[in-house]
Amino acid sequence: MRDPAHTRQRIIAHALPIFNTKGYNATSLSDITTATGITKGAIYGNFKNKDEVATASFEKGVDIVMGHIRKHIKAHNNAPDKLMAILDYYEEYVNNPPILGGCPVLNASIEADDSLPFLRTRVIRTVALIKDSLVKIINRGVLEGQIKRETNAEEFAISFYATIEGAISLSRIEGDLRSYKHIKKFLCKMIKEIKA
Amino acid sequence: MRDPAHTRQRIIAHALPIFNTKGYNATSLSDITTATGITKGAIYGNFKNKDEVATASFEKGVDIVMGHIRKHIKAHNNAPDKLMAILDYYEEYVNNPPILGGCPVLNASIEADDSLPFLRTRVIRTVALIKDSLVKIINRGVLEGQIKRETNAEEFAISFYATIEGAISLSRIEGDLRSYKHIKKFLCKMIKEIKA
DNA sequence: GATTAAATATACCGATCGGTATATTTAATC
DNA sequence: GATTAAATATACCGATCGGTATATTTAATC
Repeated sequence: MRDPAHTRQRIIAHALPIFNTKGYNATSLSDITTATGITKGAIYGNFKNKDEVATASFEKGVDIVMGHIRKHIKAHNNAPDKLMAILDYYEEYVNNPPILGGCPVLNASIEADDSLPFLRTRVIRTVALIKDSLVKIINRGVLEGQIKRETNAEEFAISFYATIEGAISLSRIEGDLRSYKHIKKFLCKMIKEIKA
Repeated sequence: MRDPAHTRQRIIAHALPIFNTKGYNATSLSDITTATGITKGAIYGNFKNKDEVATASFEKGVDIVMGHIRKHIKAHNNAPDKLMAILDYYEEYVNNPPILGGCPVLNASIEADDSLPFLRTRVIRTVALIKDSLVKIINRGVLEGQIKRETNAEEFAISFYATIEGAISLSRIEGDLRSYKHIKKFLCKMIKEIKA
């Protein structure tokens, strides 16, 4: 029954969707013990405190989402298609989220901007990573002649990402893909406009 | 000392920035009693429960923000300038927020999408109001010859709003206006593109 | 200025919080 | 299969949670 090598991962796997759904402050240790069947003793044997469970869960969430996105990006060989693939991924995300509760980056961003300093740094780092990977896609697209030379890569990358996050938030609160689909159409046009 | 006619408003005024900063779940009644100097007896004399304090605070936050935006919109007589005024307002918002903790609509949206059903309905209603007012600005702009006839008002309105919310979230977590300014430039271009 | 009804302060409720000390159980080692 | 060290279960800690019952205070009324 016991499986010390995987206890930590099991705790994280079960805690992640709870944190991502209820928020870090509102998730209690008993939420986690109930969901996992693992006792507090085991949790505190594997983590220093609740904050460490939260950060580990956040990083796990980021790994999952970034892994998926990377796979979608790599499935295409030119910048416009890569960007389109991201739009497709997040549409699927709203409908059938790989992690319950929406985008962990956006959720943590909202909750950690004023409180939760231990999460804030990690969220900032993650956002920077995402932005960088978008910038690289665009810059490579320019080099390979798929994207207009005059495109401001950073401006487009940040705007693209911010718009998607806003779209997810809207569609999730409305419980409806309508808004996402509208915004997807909008961003498709934007991609077409920077096409070489 | 006592001022029964205004107790309710005083509680709301003090609770709003706390709810908006820490989140609804993470804000305790003692946070509110400490901030207001008003005791639990007075709070429960004026509100049924904590949820009611939260909803009243949310509505107050919405009133404040919507009031400001309305004023900025009315200061201009054509659609493109009205949209630009909204961009200016939110830039000021990130720097010097009228309500501590960021945009109450976005914050409540993220926290209420899975839990807090009592807030969810109100957030949805508020988002619909904002969208409608943007659509009206654009449609009137079309009628008055300021905006291109072929513009999809709903698509533009939703995308515009989602992008701003994403921009606020990014700038707040980064503690920096850089991202907002990039995205503002991006949206400025979008406005120019639908100009007649 | 006494009366009164409303507003507010106080004291308390059971439940739950994050965390810890320790007892117990388990899997690995020989 | 006994030993042992690590992992986990259990029982408990003080603090705080949202909420309520009641005592007290206040401002309005006459």
